[in-house]
Amino acid sequence: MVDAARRIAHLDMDAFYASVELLRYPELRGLPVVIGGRERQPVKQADGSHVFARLRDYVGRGVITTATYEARALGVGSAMGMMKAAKLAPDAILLPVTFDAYRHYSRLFKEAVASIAPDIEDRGIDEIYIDLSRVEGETRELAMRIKQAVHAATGLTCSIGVTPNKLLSKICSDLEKPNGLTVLGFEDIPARIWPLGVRKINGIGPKATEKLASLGIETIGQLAQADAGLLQDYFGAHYAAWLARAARGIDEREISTSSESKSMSRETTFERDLHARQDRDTLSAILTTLCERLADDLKRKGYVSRTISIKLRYDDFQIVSRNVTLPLPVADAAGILQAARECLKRVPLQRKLRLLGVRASTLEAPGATVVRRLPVQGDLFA
DNA sequence: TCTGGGGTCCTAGGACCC
DNA sequence: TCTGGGGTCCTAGGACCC
Repeated sequence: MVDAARRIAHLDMDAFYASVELLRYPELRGLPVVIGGRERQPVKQADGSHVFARLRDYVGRGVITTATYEARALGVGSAMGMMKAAKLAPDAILLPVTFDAYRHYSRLFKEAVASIAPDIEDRGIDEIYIDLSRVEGETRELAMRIKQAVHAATGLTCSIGVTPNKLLSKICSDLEKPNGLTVLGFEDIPARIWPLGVRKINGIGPKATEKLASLGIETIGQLAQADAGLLQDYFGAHYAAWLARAARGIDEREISTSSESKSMSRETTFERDLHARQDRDTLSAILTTLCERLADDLKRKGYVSRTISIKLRYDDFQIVSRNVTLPLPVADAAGILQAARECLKRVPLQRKLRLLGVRASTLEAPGATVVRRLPVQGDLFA
């Protein structure tokens, strides 16, 4: 049912990790700062000041997780390799990721929002959707109240988009960043949405963007006008239909306020590429550690898993995975490790490896009563 | 010394069952 | 001697997101 009265907000914290770090190190305000890697924390001097690492001093395979707006102005940003970023912004301050702090501020801002509007969909550590449809108040005033509550609780700014659906709100929260507020309705789509690049649509990634460009489609408006048959030939019926609807701003998904985990995983990129034979012991130790961490995660969240997967990335960046579904679920490190080793036997190990990962899926809460018929072991009449 | 880590969803083929 | 249609589960890979 199309409900023109829906008011859906998307709230996105501004440069979240970097902004949290600036709360701790206010002397860095106004400077280019990037967050990433697993290096040590800044060293505190006797006079209370800190010695900060510079991007130029970084050695390793890390990528930037977040950059302050000053750093972004120098051309560096999320997902860029830090060695590459160092060439663009050698003097930028480099800080390691401190997840506990981000989780803390994440909880604070979500609680602040919930005190005003309780229908919230979690979209990760730094963004949420909010259903404002049943909350009293004029839209813009309400959004301003939410922004103020977030700032009062955390000292941080956020950007909000409010529209009739999630798709449009997600686009809008990005339009006036940082500290932005964009409110629009369906009637504003031609003027405000259609001039934007197709990549702004959540769900159109690098591959689809490139394919669309090859068809001469660069903007959302062009996508909205595109021939349905052409899209279907290039993207298949399902995705083509979705593209056409998205370009017209049509999205009827509801806010999803609860979610059970589907899978949990641990992976690591090695400091140098490793070979299955020459570096056998190192790899074995890494695999064991990953399984232990995964077992900890499962235990903490109260899950058991029936499907264990491994993931390998070769030195040429090709990824392969293998998985096995067990007759009975596991949650302990030894059980996970045994399954992972079974998977490992089925994978080619000629090339050097750069990453190894372990995943647990088909999760169940161990307390839940699951009626499961076990497969017959061997021939009963043998 | 380019290119992290933790997720979700979708597709497609094969096995197996009724 | 030829060959249905629907369903579920499992595996592997890929696109995409934060």
